[in-house]
Amino acid sequence: MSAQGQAESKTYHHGDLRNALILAAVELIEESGSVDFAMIEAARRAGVSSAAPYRHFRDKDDLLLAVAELCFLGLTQTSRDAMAAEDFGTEAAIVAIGRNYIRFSLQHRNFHDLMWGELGKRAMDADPENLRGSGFYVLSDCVAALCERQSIAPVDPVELATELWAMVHGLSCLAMNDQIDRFMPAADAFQLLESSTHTFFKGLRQQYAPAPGSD
Amino acid sequence: MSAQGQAESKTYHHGDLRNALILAAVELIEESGSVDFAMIEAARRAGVSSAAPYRHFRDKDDLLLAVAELCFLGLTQTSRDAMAAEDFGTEAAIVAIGRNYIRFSLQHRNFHDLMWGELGKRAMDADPENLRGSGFYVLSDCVAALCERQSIAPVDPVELATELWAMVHGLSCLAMNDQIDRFMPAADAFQLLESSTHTFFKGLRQQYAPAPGSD
DNA sequence: CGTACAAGTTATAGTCTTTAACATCAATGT
DNA sequence: ACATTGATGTTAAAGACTATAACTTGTACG
Repeated sequence: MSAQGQAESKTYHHGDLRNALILAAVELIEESGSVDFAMIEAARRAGVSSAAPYRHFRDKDDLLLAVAELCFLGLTQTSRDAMAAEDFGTEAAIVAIGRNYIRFSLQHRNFHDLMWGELGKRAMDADPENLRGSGFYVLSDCVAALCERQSIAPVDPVELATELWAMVHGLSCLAMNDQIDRFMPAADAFQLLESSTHTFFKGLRQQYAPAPGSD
Repeated sequence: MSAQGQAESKTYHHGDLRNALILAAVELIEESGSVDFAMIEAARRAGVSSAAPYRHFRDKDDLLLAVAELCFLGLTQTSRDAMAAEDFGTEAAIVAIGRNYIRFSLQHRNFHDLMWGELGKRAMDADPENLRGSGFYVLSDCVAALCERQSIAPVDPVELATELWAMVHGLSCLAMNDQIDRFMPAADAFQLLESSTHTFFKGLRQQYAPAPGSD
């Protein structure tokens, strides 16, 4: 219905089949909760024959790749927005980015494997723009600014960003799988994010902020 | 060959088909790098007809569930061993558990989705023994002991364990996907693990260890 | 206009999953 | 001993999906 294109015009040529198929795939993944939908079903939803998709995508993986790219685009957008709402280079901004990352994961949990599995890797290799979709650059810029401000000196901001990314990514994974509920029914990923980040930066300042009189 | 059972005995009944199928599935997942192998291929490797597996497993998911349980068992084992090699309740022991978790992930990366996806969740729901396979209990016991020793008081050890788990799990995921190489070609997950854990505990002590004279 | 190319179609080969109906064999009780 | 039975195999087949081949339609452009 929505994936069929604007009007139900029964022209021989669809007009925008490529996008219609991508949208159908997104719908199917959302509905089935997995990436294991049938190509032929996407074609049905777009109102074309089972062979038509192969004019636009080499195979099913190729279609999934396009979906993955859409996901990365979405995460990039929301990451930017989330950070824009906070003061750049503050701990609050970093937490906001993380919160957004987790929210995105939870909201689109069925797409997680697509983004962070083999296909996502391929998407990143194919187009550096997708790398941006990891949200890593946004984060590392922000971390660098924070290190500057707080004079956290001899440590590599990129390393810190990677460690923070891992933290947030881990929380996302566990939250998505309801693992946090399993062991800590009282908490949620967002609290843990805030707490972890806090602890982490406290440790950093302790370690690397210039002791009064040193240097 | 190895999955076919001891001798190539051509008896009508296989004798240990259930296990042979599980082993064949493991092999296929290792070879293909994905969980998308064909049930019929596992049957072929076990030397039986395509219908035989259905005497032992309701469907393919059911077979995968059995594989997931095997994975959890494996992780439980190595976790225990890893911790046993260190002093219980030390930061070193916690790092060792994390290192083992990451090593396990990298060594069995094709099984990751199985353990931490929908099927793994089902396995954990079905049998609490599989919960142990997350390595969480081992970790949280160790964290509790460390908190005691270092007088890190008003914080819930289970919360800390969850945060550490997320950290380690995140590092595993990123390492598995070669994401760390992408942004930090110089580092590896193990270094980051050590560094993160260190920073984290430094922050904890700063926050919660009793200031001299307080209380 | 007419030609060529992009983007549809139908038909089909090949693979997989799963069920149904039948076959074999080991164990068990009498 | 030997018939019965249940577990565990087998073959056959229905139904779904992927992907290709060969054909068709329509539009854009010289």
